[in-house]
Amino acid sequence: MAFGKGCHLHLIDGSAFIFRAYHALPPLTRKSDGLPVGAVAGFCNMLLRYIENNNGPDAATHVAVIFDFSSKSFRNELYDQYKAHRPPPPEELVPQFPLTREATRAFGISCHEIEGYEADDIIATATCKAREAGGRVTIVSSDKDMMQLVGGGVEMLDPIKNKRIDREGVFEKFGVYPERVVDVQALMGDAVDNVPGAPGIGPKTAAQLIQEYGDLDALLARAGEIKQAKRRETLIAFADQIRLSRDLVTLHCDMPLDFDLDSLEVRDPDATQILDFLGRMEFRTLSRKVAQRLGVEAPAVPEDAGQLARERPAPEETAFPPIDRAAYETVRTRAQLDAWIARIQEAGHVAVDTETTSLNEMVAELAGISLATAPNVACYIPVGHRASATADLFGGSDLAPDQLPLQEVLDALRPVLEADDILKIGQNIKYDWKILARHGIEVRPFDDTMLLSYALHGGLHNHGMDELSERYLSHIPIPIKELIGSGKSMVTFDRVPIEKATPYAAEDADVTLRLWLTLRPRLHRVRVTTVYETLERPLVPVLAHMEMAGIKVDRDTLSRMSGAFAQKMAQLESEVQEMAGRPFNLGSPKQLGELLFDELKLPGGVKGKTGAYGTDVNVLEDLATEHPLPGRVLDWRQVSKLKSTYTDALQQAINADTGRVHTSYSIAGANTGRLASTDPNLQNIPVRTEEGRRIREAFVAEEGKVLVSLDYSQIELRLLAHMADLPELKTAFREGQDIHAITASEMFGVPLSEMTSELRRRAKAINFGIIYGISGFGLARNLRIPKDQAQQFIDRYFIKFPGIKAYMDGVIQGAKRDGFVLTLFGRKIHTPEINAKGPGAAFARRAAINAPIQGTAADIIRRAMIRMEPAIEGLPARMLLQVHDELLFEVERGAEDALIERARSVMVNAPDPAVKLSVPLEVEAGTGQTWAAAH
DNA sequence: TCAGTCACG
DNA sequence: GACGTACGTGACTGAG
Repeated sequence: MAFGKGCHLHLIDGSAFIFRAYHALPPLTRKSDGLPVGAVAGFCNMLLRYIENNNGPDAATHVAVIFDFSSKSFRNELYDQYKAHRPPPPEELVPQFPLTREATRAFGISCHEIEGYEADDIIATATCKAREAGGRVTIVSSDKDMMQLVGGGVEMLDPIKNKRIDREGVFEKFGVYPERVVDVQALMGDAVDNVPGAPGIGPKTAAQLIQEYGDLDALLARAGEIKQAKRRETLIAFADQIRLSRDLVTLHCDMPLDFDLDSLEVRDPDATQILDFLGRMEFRTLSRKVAQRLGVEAPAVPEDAGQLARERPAPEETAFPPIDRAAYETVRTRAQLDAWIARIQEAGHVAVDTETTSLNEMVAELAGISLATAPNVACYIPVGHRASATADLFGGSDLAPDQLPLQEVLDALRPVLEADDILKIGQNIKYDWKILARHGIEVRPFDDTMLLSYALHGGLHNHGMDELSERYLSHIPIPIKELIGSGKSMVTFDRVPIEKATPYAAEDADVTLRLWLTLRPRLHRVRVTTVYETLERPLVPVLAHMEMAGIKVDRDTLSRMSGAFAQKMAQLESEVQEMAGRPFNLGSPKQLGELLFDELKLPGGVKGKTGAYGTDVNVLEDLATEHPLPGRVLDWRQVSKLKSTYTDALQQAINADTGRVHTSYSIAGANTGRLASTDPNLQNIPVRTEEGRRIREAFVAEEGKVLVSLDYSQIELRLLAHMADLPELKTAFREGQDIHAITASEMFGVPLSEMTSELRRRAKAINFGIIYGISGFGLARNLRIPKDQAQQFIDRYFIKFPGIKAYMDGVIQGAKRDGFVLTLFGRKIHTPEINAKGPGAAFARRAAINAPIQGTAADIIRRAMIRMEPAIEGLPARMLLQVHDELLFEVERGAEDALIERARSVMVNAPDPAVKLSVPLEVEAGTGQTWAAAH
């Protein structure tokens, strides 16, 4: 059919589809050869959805998908900086470009691209032709550059919101009608495409100016009449740049097209063709979907390469049989055990999971061990299950019958668990490593599925087994609650009947093995192998050693402090209640808020989203000028915190056997690569207040030993200076100057000799603020100064240190483009919320700015820790704790200087040879009998 | 189990 | 131009 009146042409912006598909979906690869196909899968889904929705009054009679030929176009000849900041497409995406063309054709839709032109120009030209021929046009795209084409039968369709945009829609967006859109765009510029525009003029001002003056030429001609001085000068000074910007954003309607509209007529999809393509891509789910829609039988696609449910971004390389718990074996005889050992030696790898009586590895007793060598090939070896479900009158009970003796099992498994040529696979293997280490077995070599996931998907989701199983295997393992219960009635695993324990425990090993089969092949494709191999895996034994070493904590010191705190609390409590005129619970923010703001009618009560008054330290400090009560409450809170969280809880945490406190570090807990310390958290022992710091006096060295603390000085600021390229700060660090004073001097133009502590304090707050993704509001609150003044400081900082702005923009741009940011060592930190709408995006932006800095610092100390053990070998010293930028050691008295020398060298040189920093790292050292003295 | 608070880097 | 605001953690408490 010839295109003309009554026809309706749909032009789909194919490149936008591809990028959206790429970013919206998790990485996906073709099972048979590892070809990345995630974007292709997403693209096909979008095409399918488009076809399904293509009916009703706006249905197409003609349709084409238009692609960009390459990133270079004639616009680069107009302006060599056009799209200059745009990085090359991600490597995984490149091979998918031709596949999306193939997909389009398979779906029976024409596709076109022309060298030297952007898709936008082809769409513009086709649109003009269609309009001239008297037909309608729908441009399927959310690109605002295309809005200039709307009108006269041309509309846009935003495929994300499924919303049509007409002339009024354009006016809503730009404040002008389509014919003036280029004028507005010329003024506002476009950071993404690097269209310069007019500096300092944004969308609102641009629209207002064009509305007022009619069009851009009139505006530029009459620029001298503008009242605002700055605006007037900008428009005069940058007139040429603005005209150039208009040329850049104006789409061309006169391109030579190598196709005519008639050829774009909608065709019925050819099932064979589509299914053939989807089959080659190994998209099983999509094939099924298409077959169903077209009413043909679904072809047999061997592997599911594209489970596309967003909630369950699925097992693309997993053609695993469903979990079959009935297939699991309970190993009760020596013959069975030997058969498993043979099977493991045959396979060369085995997933291992230990079941114990406690989450605390230092006290946990082994109940059993499960193994898996292949999907559904798994067993459970009970070794410590009890005969009765509950303890008998004497507090114990006998072992259940038909279990191999613990020691026999361990002796039989030891050669396997320590064999160089058998890979042991665990989920959070540090746990099992420690359990087995307590029985004299050193597990190696090993892989850890939790750490694989952390290296691959840090920031996207958590890395616990249940979550990984659901996400990557579409399988929900048996919840532990079903076996041991919860709360008061919870029992230990050794009380679980073996018949119930086997399916649970063997399933854990099975799932772990399947996760390994799924995740391990992705490492190198996503280029995080080095991260996993140098920053994650080697840390496991290092942390295990530290955790098992523990740190000596003096119970008497804590106990005495607890008593003193209790007295003080009681005194403060009666004081406060006297002031209040009635008793109330000081620990209840709700009661306190009501007292302060409803009863005492103090000013400034602000209710949060739950309807409760805020009563945090900032609020109470402000109120302290009005009334004596809030200050006393703050005192009470401080003491209460110290007592409950530290002096009391720490005593509970002292291990009865070792007399020491053994924390547990989570390697994959923090998004940035930092460790987290739990049970108890030894990374937040007080230090900032005099009173709190005394808690550290309870952390002591053994008799004849001392504690040594080494900490990186200003590591994050140093990294900022390096990464954002701030010459003044780099020099200051090289010369060992006072960094905050230098900052203040640069910012406020005050010579160092005249520096005041107030200016320095402000500069310091700004320096930290920068690392956190500063905002005027945040700085204002921190410094307790007006917001506009805080904003002025920030502006001045940006002007004085232009590298900062460039760094931040670069990070944000990268995060938006890739969905992740990188540390200097290649750790990926995903930022899934970065393109979100609403306040979530602001959060994500600040997190994205902070992540490379905090993450690089975390990587550096990880490298130092991994190298520390060999470096201090031979010294009577061991590493006990890590507190983000500090390492705490225990060393025999007399050897502390040797330790400091070696440890400092390791820490200072930790980035070598992977990264060469342009600032030196410095490490401060201290020694003492207690942590308070050493720090 | 959640929200509020506060300890650390 | 509005909206909520420093980044990253874990533990304890009250309250539902």
